[in-house]
Amino acid sequence: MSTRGACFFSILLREGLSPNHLKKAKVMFFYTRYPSSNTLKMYFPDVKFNRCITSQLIKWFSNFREFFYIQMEKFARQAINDGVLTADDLSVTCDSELYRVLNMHYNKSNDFQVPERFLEVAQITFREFFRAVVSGKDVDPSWKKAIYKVICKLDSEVPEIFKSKNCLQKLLHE
DNA sequence: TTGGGTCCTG
DNA sequence: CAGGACCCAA
Repeated sequence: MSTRGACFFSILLREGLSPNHLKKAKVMFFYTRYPSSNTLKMYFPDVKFNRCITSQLIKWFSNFREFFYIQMEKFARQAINDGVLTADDLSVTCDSELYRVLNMHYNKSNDFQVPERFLEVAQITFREFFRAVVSGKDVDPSWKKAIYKVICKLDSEVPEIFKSKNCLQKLLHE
């Protein structure tokens, strides 16, 4: 059967990604911002992959990143307006408003323990945006590309538990 | 041609 | 978040 046909039947059979898959993907974002399609296949063993599903998952992460970067830029500009002079004065901790916004987005019910590494990545990104804007690099239409290139190297390994089919329940009840 | 990615919309 | 336009590398 053609891929197109597979996508068609996938819809008829009500197969595909569920709200829980979305929740799981969001939590995974705390570890990886740029997961490869192969990684996704490894971590979603209960999903029958086809082009539609794969691209949808890829799209999810693209949307996650978009939100992430938008917040970073917003807070960076705000910090500048607030008079912050150097990126070193910026930090992202559990008490940060920036962190609160991010957690609200990827972990709304707040039932997942966010990994420490995510705070570091968030802080690095935050400072990266701050420096770029302060130095006026944002005049270049593609100024964000440079930042993306840095952040995409900061992905960490997603815990093994995520490969488990019922990982969501396990993760949230720990 | 494809598969990722980004950007902009709704 | 999903869609669609558009870009780029494989």
